[in-house]
Amino acid sequence: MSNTRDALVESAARLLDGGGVEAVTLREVGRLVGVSHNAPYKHFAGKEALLAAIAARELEGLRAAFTDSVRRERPPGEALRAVLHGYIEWAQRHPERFRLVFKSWTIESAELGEAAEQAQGAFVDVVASAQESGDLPPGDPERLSSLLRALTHGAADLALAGHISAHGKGRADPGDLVDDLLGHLRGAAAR
Amino acid sequence: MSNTRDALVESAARLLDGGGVEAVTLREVGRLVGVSHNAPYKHFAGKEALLAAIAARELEGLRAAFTDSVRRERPPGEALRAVLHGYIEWAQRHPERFRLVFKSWTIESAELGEAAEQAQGAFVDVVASAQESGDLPPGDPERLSSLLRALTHGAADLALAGHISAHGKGRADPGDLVDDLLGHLRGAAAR
DNA sequence: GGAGTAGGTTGACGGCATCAACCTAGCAGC
DNA sequence: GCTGCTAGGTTGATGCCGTCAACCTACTCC
Repeated sequence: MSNTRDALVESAARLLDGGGVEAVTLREVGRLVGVSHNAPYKHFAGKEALLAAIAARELEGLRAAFTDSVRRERPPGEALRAVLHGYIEWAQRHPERFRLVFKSWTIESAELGEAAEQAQGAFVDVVASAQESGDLPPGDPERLSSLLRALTHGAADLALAGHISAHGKGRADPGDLVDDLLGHLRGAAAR
Repeated sequence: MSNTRDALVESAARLLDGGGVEAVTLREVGRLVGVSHNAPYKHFAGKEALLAAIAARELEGLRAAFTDSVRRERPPGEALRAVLHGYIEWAQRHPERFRLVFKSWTIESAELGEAAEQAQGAFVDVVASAQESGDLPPGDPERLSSLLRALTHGAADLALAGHISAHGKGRADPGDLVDDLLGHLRGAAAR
């Protein structure tokens, strides 16, 4: 069993949290795991492949959270709201992982693409449930999912970049924006 | 006049477009301008300061576009839509500049902060106009601006990352999502 | 006319990703 | 039981990068 591989990913993720992508150096990752500076190449094609493995792990975590929320029996509208707020919380707790997941990749990682698709699908299920319960307006669930994902993602990203909540007055938390949109959509659903 | 500084920024921006942040190397930037590998340090504290200058320039361009749209006399609702679609077009034409502007900076650039604030303010004016004309619901214009910015930004970012429009079916352009939100908001304004 | 400075130079230094060559234990097939 | 392959590891280049230090030079200001 290649337990070293998992250890490398884990160490790299910790380094990422600590100091951003440029702090993740293959040499330091190897050092933390207790192997040589070239050992990572036995498990990953290069630095970016290691980063992709971290990103895939994060996406799998998101998918699990989405799936769980649908399984639970609370009102679907509430579950959707919890999922979106959870997404924002994740972005704020692990900004570097968040940024990593949505970076532009120059390599093609099957593992990463698969993970993204799974997470996306799980989220569509959450949205579809909320539509059935009347918390969201009808229409193509994928399209509506994209709208909700885009807003939540954008709010989280702008908040991280400091391009939101500048002045204390019209100050809007990413979570507030999510609730604003949900409110508008609920209004449209009730009409 | 320090024309070299502008030339450095210009060359760096071109390198950025060509190959991402890691392709922007101070040595290569100097080479393109025809100066030594250390000349950039006479104009910028380091690599990140040079990148910040590019970002500030882009933000200034956005601000100008926003301001122009308010000055023009077409219907404010239409002007708002044009501004948002223009933002998406910018992101897709210059993905690396877009990413750069919203990256997490480890330095504090007064120039960059100022540019961000100006652009933000100009956008709020666009939104306020649309509110007055009844194209958007009433309420704190800054809060509504944040909502619109977050959605547009998120849609552009997800599209760049390839996390949107995966399947051909529920496929949604970033622009479509913007129009979806505007439609919902117009509906709320008319109510 | 002399000092100071803005802007430029060359030449280190250490760190990084990556490549190449080599080593070694375990397992597979015979 | 031997042989050969391979997964996973090692050390040692190589070339590029950001940054620092020291030096140079023309122009400006008093």
